[in-house]
Amino acid sequence: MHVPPRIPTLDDVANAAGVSTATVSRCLNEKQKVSPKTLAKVMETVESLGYTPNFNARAMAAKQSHTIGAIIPTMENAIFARGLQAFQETLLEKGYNLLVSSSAYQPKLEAQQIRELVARGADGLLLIGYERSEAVYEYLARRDVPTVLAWASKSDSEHASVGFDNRAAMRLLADKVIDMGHKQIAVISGIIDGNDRAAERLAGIQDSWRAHGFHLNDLPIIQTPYEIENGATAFEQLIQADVKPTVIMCGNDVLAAGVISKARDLGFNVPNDVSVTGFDDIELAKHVFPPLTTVHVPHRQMGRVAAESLIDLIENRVEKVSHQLDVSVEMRASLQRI
Amino acid sequence: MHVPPRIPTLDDVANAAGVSTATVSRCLNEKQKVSPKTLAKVMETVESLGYTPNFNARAMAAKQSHTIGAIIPTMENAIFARGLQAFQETLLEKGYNLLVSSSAYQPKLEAQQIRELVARGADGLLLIGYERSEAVYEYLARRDVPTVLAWASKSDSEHASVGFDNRAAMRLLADKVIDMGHKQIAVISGIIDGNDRAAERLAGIQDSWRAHGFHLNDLPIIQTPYEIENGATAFEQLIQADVKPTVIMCGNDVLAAGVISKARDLGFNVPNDVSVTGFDDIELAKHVFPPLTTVHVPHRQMGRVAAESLIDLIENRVEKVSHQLDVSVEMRASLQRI
DNA sequence: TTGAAAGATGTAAGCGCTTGCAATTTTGCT
DNA sequence: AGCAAAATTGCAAGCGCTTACATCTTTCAA
Repeated sequence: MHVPPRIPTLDDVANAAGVSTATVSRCLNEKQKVSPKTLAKVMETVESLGYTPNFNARAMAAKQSHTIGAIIPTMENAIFARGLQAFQETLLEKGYNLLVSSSAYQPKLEAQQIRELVARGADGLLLIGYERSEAVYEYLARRDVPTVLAWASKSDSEHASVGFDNRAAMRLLADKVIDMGHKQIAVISGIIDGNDRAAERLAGIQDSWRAHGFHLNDLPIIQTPYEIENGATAFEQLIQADVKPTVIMCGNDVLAAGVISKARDLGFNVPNDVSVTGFDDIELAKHVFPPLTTVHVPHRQMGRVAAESLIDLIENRVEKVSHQLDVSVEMRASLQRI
Repeated sequence: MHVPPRIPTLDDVANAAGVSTATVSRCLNEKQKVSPKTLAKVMETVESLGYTPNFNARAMAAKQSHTIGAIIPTMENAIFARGLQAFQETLLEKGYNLLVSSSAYQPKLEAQQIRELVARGADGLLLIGYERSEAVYEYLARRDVPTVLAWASKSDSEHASVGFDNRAAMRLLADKVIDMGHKQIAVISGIIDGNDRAAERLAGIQDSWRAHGFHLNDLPIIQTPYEIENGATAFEQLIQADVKPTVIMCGNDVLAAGVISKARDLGFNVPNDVSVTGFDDIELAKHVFPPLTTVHVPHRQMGRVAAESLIDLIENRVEKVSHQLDVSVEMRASLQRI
């Protein structure tokens, strides 16, 4: 039969040190409220007993957990990694902990994870993008959970956000592409249903396309989940469908990497036969061949600012603000004048 | 002044439904112990009040959280992504939730996160590799926290583990490399200090090298953190140092991708001028050019088995077992007979 | 019809911690 | 030395939930 070990509690420490639990608690949380002598004695006992505080009890009594939760669509590729890392680092500096869940791009799962993290007492939440059901936002509002939305930003938003304008950014890139003489563009986009970032990026291309006097009908678009393999497959489909684009604009770098790979397999020279562009400027972007023209997103900055905003929201209950970060187009060899 | 909203509690539900808190709790956790009529009534009240259980309180009262924690060295690249995803999926199926932290390859941080997760009431832990301080293992044993170590395995281990033999796997690859006629190998390894996987992979190459009658002195080795950029830099160093390897064996695919990229920049043809190998077989491996010869690791299977083992450990308190998974060498174009 | 077994519900004691308030000790002045 | 103020400590009431045990209902065989 399994016998669980007895784990030392605050009481044990208090008894062993000959003080009250209140004092021990103060030693742990507000050292300045305790005399140096008792502090030393208590800490010693804590040490010798190997005491570690029970988080659940603490969160419950104090009504705050010093934990913040983040839900990201996927951990499978590097898109969110860097930003999240910076987010976590900033949080740790400020004495907060991060709990991460992945929703696998499923709104239902995301909603569930949100409830879970809130139920767990998260002091605040980091969510990606703004597109989610009213019910979720209502829940968040009702529970009064400080939340910041990252990787996207609507300045008109009633939500705090840290991000950039996906649409404008992609339009910037598309303008350059078209200005370089490309008249046959094909788009390989992420799945836009439930993914505002993907939708806006696509819209950015369409904006530019229209503004240059073209018809949307002449803009072939394939939607596919953000995976390298899917980029490859999509390119193949394009070719088989006898579309002859001079440039493939991809919804992100991962898709673009797949396209470049498949293009070579099929005997296309990038960029001579076909140009390729991405979005995000992940590490990989400059290491594929040819290096990828893409939109550079300041991931680390975004993570840091998101953390700072969120903590500000939690601790000072300030007004919700939106931070709009600057992105830039990185011109590299995968895009060529025609 | 900020006024926190009143969040409905079990008591509120009990009052509103005209039953005791015990009954409400049963409706939520052991439906079969409650009459259908009360069940319906209670659930209705739960719904209308928008009640959600407080996790901390529940974990505290029930002494279990149905949460398991995972600490991975990094989220920055895809190494752990796939396995972790499978791990999470399996967990969800079985009614457990996953909390992830990243230790950034820092043992101190990992130790801290372990304590945090345990303090938070995690029912079990997933850790990567086996190399960590005695103190940590003692702590885990004292607290009696079910733990499984993944991505590595020592069959002689006193710990439950799910993984593969990094050393043997890399040796397998090295044997093939040498059998293909390569006599000038250079190694670009991950940082082996504190990373048993990296250390074993390196040892695997050395085993093979020695077994083929070569001297370790003639095996140039560069250690560098697992980042694509670092692979590129390391290759450049090698060349500048006038080392003329016929093959570069890398500690993982990410480093290898960097090497391939930089090699091309410097005018080397891979594999004609120099061959390159990786390890892990991440998605990217077959999409770089030339496609990467590497060791295929069954990440998803590993994640799934790890989850199953851990739950078994938690629920049934079974004996610790080690699962050794099979890996295979994927021969692709980046490695050429000499 | 009756009584024992089974089923449904309620009571209340915690789980381990924080914190407002009260009690006690120390400090700093006159 | 004497006293108010400041510093330190203790008391005890929760935080929101689960669960052993007690109590009350229902069911059903005899």
